[in-house]
Amino acid sequence: MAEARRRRTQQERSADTIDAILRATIDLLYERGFYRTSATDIAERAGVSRGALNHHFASKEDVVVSAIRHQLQASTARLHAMARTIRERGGSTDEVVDFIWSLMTDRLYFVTMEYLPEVRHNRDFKDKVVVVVKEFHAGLEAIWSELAEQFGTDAVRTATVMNATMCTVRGMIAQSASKDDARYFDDLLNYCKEQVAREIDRMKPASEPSRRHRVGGRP
Amino acid sequence: MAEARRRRTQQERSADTIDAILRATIDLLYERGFYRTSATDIAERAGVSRGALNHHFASKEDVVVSAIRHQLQASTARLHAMARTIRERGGSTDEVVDFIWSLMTDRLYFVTMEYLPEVRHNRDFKDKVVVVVKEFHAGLEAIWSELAEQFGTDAVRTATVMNATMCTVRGMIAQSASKDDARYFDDLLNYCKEQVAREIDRMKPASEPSRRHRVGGRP
DNA sequence: ATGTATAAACATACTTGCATGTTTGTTTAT
DNA sequence: ATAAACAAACATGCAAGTATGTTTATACAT
Repeated sequence: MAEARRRRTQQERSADTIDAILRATIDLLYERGFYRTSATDIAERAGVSRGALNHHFASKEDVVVSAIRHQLQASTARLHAMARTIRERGGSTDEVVDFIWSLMTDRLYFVTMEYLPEVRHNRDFKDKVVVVVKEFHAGLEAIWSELAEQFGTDAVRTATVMNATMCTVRGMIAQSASKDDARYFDDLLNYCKEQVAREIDRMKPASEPSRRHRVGGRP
Repeated sequence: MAEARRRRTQQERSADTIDAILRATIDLLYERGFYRTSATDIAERAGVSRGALNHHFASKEDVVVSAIRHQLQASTARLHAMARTIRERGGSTDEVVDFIWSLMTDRLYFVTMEYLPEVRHNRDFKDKVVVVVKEFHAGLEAIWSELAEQFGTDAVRTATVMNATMCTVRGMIAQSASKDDARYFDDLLNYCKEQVAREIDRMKPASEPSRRHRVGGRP
């Protein structure tokens, strides 16, 4: 039983509508993909009219760019929270890799795969997307740097290790679109964890004991 | 001055037409992407009529699947040739990684990225693509096995290392769509080479000298 | 060998359907 | 009252598949 909608300010109405549109856009990018989603689909899913959508966004392109920014900012926030948790309560490199995996498989990279072709072939779209992606990458760098400080490892090398891990996870998720083999991907994720743990260990003074399974944190 | 076309058999005519269509399809998947390429575009690029295309293929979907099979089979052949060269003349793990990179960046993975969304959202298409992708993966397994034999390393572990490398390269190429930074990707590719070299070395008897920079081959 | 029937190979034109952006009209807040 | 927010209907364009017509090769009979 939906109660009669209370009076909202224009700002609130706009914000609610835009939020619904951005959520619907991410949902549909994930479920149907960029090219199989029409502006009409987005409006329907968001529960607004085609006119409302075109009132707030000039084109489908702009809706999607805003939705991507929305999702990437949320992901950056989750990454910062992860780094903060490790700083305050400690954590293993395995946990970092698991976190990256869960973040990327939680729609983030599936959505990315959907708009990558448009990035490759639509210059205007690319120019807009690159702006928000750069913000995301800057966030990543900051987080790798924070982790390096926490692990007591070289920042540059740590960033390389983490960026490589990100790329491997990207490749795995992409491959999972056409390959259904949980064991295969389990093996690869474990391999990722081994590599990260080994690299992080190697960077520490030889005298220190291995800290793979719990690093840092306040005692 | 094109001389008057000589009389060809029906088989020759068909084969030539189909070949032109498949080449044009790969070209356009690379240049414009799956969703931005129409059947009309393919026919034009191939220099045949829309009718000819629809005579040989029931749908755009089928054209693309055939083109993918075409490209993956060519890639498998190149991989076998690489493995054969290493068997006969030797080669380093660095060279293997470089070969994988050149193979994947030589349109193979760019084309893959273009049709992945269709794989995710079109069941019929996925079922057809999975068949040809499985053939490719079987080829890969055979080649990793051949490399393991050549390097004298454990076959299962070597496959894991190589599959992880493939995934990392996939992720790098995908990221290159929105990130233009040669140094960044150079670093990551070098990191890949380090990991592969270290893993291969670790698998060998401790007494043997490092063979990273030239392994196997007939003396 | 030559002409003819037949089918494969190819070409052109058409039909249907949907996506996008726009325009015009209505409701809601200030 | 005025403008923002929203809704509905419209116009244009193109893609996919189809249907129908034309050319080219081949099998067969004479």
